[in-house]
Amino acid sequence: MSCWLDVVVAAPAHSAIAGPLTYRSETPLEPGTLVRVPLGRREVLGVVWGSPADSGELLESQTRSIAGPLEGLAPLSATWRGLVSFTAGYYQRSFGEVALAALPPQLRELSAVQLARRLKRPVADTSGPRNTTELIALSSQQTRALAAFHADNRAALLFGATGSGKTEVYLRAAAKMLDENPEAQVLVMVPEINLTPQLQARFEERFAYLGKERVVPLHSGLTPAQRLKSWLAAHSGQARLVLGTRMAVLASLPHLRLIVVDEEHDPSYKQQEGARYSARDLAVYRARLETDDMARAGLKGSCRVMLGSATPSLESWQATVTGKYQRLTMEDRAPTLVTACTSLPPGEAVRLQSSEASPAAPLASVIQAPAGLPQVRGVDMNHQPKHCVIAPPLVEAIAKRIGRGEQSLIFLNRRGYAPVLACHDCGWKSECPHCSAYRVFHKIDRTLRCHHCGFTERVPRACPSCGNVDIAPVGRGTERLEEHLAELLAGISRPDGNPVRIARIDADTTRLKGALESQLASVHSGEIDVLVGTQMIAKGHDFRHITLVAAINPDGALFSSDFRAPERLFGLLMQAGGRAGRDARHSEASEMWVQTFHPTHPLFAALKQHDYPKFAAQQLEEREAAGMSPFGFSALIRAEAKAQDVAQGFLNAASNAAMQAQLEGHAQVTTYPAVPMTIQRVANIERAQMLVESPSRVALQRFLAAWQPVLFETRKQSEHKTLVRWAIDVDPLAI
DNA sequence: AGCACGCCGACT
DNA sequence: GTCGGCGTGCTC
Repeated sequence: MSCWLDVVVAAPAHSAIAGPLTYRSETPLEPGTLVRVPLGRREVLGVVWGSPADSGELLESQTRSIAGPLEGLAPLSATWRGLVSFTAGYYQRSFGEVALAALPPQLRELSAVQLARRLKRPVADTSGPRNTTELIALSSQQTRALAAFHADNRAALLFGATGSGKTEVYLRAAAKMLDENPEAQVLVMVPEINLTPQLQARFEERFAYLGKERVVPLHSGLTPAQRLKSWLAAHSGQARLVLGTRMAVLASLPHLRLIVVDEEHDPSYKQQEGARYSARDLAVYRARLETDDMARAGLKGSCRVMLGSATPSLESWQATVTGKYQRLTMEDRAPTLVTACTSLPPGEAVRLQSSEASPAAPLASVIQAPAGLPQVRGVDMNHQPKHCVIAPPLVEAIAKRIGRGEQSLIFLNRRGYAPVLACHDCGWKSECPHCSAYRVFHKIDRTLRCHHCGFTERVPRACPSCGNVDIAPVGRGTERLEEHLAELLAGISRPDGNPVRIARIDADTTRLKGALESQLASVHSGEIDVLVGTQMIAKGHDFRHITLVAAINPDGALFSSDFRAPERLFGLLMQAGGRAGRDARHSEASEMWVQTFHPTHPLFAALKQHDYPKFAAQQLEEREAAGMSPFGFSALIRAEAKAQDVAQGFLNAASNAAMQAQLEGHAQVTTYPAVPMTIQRVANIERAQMLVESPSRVALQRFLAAWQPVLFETRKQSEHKTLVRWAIDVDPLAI
């Protein structure tokens, strides 16, 4: 006897097959089962979602039979399907798109035989005795934070300065969950792939006693085979701890009991293409969903969530103000333990071993130094020589540090040599022929490169417009800053008498695999005196010998149209400052220099006092007055077409239609006129966007859901035929 | 999204 | 005379 099944497949929300498709099956299959189904002329992977409500409606001849289930794989849980449903609904995507994007791509190509082989490998119980190694004693603030976390079931925001020991808190919280329940799983998320290796080593070491392969990575940098392996380990319950990037929030984790989101403020938690979900927000939702489903199943306990940051997102901070989340504060930087043992590199912290565990440990006397925060020095660029890039006092401060054998870190958020190449005779500028942006001059290979579409050409010998040979770079990127610094510091030598060594780290110098690691190693070893780079060096890297951090030109973010820019700048500067002086011996003398034309801006006053709460209060007041997140809710709808008026016309027509139809929630929703995007044209495609706002999240949700079919109808009208595509971004990071 | 079919320009 | 451009339409 055959039955009918609703199956979701990977089709976009606007493709008319956004909902589940009905197939026939010889055997009934549980919801959550992965199946191969014929779709048009190909066979695709799908997930059984349920049974059709009214199977009589569909003609027998219109239904095709499923090709078969993926044998041996346990169905995806109701909780996981609930998470996918919520994500799809909230972010206005199809179920199938979200579900299939959350599965490892290899699963699709896997034959039944291959899958069986992968699953058959017996799970050896390799767990050993809990190694009693020698953990560093917790500081009192870490102990307090953990106690508060375990005493209160709310989502927690661990607000801890760089170096206050947040990672140890994550480790202890994870250990408690894993030890209390032999099945429990923990998910730890980090913003970037390049932060996982160090953290993975630390987690693997700490949880080695659980057995082999109990800690697995899950991020897009893995090979397809590794990713499949990790995913299967998580799905089968074999993996106890998953360490991953935003994609990991949608992993199948049948016994999830704790989710940690490290650096929760980081913008990379928001997916920027496809389903634009926020992994941090989904983590909070998932913890609640897992807890509810456990209660429903009659299970004791809950799934907890811990967000951590030194500079939290204003959304999470506000949630701790209202009491939705609990706030766990760790204000002090953990004292760095330094041994006087000469065989160790200077400044290298060692783990303090308890005398009980390893009595033979050759420990020399332990010096415990209080680690302070760097002093912030603002440089008023209005009072510096005209057109100077680096203020003379800053140059002097860097030179002094070179003389003392200390390192400096110089930030500039613009890669390349110069952002524009221009002809002073005729006014020609290095515009990209395919985008409404300038191509950046890269001196190293003498190219003009578009950072938006990648279009690259050799630098012309003379002005392409008037033939003048005197074309010159305008402005400054990291490449030129590195060159400029080399000139300014030419006469300075290191304590060993050798000339100063300057290095640069940005997306251009780290393109090759392993390049970042080797460059970071040369910084750690002390080969480099001055490091120039973009914000990529601010994240997570622990440079202990750096005693000076300088931001060359952070003013752009102060008056940006992007309302989150000040928040990001503050976070970046705090984080960068956190890089300085983590070595206890240097912390007293470490400094953070900020060059600005607006020294009286309140952001800098808060920065000087390392006072995030003060800064957050200022920003939240502004946000509340303007009805912006977290006090108001917004979505962006973007359209792409060959012509700007087509893109804008579509958005405006769809908005008018929605308001005329009085869609659900429309009374509480404001749609603004369509405008060209900041970079209006990329790769010869014109882009426009429309802001949709509401003081009510629910009203916005209902409106967007009801709008979807209206958008689809609008697209069908002849005047909008040439539209390329459109997409909705809910809770956008920037407007 | 894929992947067809389908109708107009430069090539062995 | 064919190869191939991407416009249009469909997939349970």
